Amino acid sequence: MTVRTRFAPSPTGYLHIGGVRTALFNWLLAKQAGGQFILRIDDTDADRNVAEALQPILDGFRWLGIDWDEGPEVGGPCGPYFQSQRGEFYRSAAEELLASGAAYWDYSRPDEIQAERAAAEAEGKPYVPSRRWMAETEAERARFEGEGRQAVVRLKMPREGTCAFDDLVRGQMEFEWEKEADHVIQRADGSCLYHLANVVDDQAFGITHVVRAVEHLANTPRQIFIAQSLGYPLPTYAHLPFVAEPGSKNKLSKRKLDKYLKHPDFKSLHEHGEKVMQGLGRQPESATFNPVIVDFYREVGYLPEAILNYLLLLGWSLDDHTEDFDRAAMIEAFSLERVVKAPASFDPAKLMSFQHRYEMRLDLETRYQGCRKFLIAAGWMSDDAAADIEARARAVVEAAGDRIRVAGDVLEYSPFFLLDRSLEYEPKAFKKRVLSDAQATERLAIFRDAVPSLEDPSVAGWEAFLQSLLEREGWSIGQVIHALRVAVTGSAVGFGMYESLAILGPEVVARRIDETIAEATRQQAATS
RNA sequence: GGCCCCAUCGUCUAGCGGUUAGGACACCGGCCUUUCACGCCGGCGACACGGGUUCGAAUCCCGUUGGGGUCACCA
Repeated sequence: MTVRTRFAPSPTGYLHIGGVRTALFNWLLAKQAGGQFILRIDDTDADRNVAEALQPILDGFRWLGIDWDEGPEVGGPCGPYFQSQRGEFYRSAAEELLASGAAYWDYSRPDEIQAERAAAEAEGKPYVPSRRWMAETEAERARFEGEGRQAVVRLKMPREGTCAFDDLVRGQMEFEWEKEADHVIQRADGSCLYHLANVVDDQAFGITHVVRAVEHLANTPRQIFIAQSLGYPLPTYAHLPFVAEPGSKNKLSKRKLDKYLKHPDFKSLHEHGEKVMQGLGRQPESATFNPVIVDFYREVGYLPEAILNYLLLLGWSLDDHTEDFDRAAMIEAFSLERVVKAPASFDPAKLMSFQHRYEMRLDLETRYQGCRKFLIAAGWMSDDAAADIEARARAVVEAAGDRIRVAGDVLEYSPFFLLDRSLEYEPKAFKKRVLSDAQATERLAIFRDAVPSLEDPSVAGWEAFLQSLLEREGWSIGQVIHALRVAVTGSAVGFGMYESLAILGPEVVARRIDETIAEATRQQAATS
């Protein structure tokens, strides 16, 4: 039998990182079995559907490389893949359920059901519907309707025995039927609800493995009841633990950003992203610029492979040492049997570590192309930039090396791109390396005066130039290099000094030293 | 509250009766070094608790505690 799995997002506008993991596991399962992964859109609740809310989800999956064999935009033999377009199937299933006695017309009003429920809860007893407003004959229906009541369709759940099924992650599960309430499957307006739609579609799409988050575990008995009443074969179930908040076991929610920002690692991941946005000169989209949502990572320049690898290991492991999985390795190695039962909390620091590792594995040209997009988006270079501009940008990426953990980090190096703009000095660095060192400006001036004599503007040339200057003046390298770095980049930290000088070129170097000396003079005058 | 689930370092995990309880991330030291970063070396650090079963429990059973999920005319 061909393995067919599915992921069924609601069009909420955002792709949740936990949802991605669920989708990934489904995708992996289908791929490794040579089966199909299907995307179905669960939009049975018309009230909750936001216009344009599907695109970000589809874009997110595409970006991650989680492709679907059937679903929106690609179609397939079982379409339509939108539940909102499949109402007729659900209604006929509801009719069948009604006809066989597995469901009934219920004329209760919401407040009446609520009262029953509240009474049961007050007594500490499980809620068992009284079925007082159940109508099973036309006469009964007419009587209730005469009272001006409207009907929903409810499942007539068994009141004895148990529902047992095997869960590939959790093992043998057993629920007592009598603890199950009579769930509504069709609204008063005739539209159908999730549980019915879900079961009907899984059957219609030939889904063999239902792999979903554990919050659906409690829903399974009623879905099994529907499937069995309709004479469907049961799929294999597997309920995945949810992804928890950093440092806690609560389900990760996209609505609790403020809370998560109190977690140091989460905070620094978020701030890192904000810094990239700042470099782009863009105000982050407040609704989606959230590490819980996939868009965040795409905007900051993360690599999909890194995110997938991290997510794979969040609640799953192959053994005690294998950490690196590319797509092929994941597909090969994945198994539901090794999914951990306990929820796993999202660890921002570890995600970053994977990202960094994957970024470092890229060859220079690939890394450069990733960074280039950000340089263009920031307006620091144009798509058709001159060869020397491209060369300089490439040199920055190469010199920055492992300091660029995420493509967007290239925007940290504005002093190498915005050559005409005057530097903003880091106050502390300027003070420590320029102001508080009595001879710093003196040495800078000597260095600057020597610049016109530079013969070779290459990295090696600058090194030779500085070395001979050190020899001539009797300085140690530490006596000049720190102030020099601040003078030409504005910062006390950065990549190699000679690379920095070579990228900037003698003219910019000389000008910036002049400006630094002037700034130091100005500040000294202001304080004395 | 009813029902259900879960429980190994701070975090992700390995472990499926006998291990000095292993690895990764983070953290802390040191080395390297023109700064930062990388890298390398080292360190800190866990079986929630109580009963059983057993010659022997992180591993099996029961209970306690703790944490979580779910109880819609949402999905």
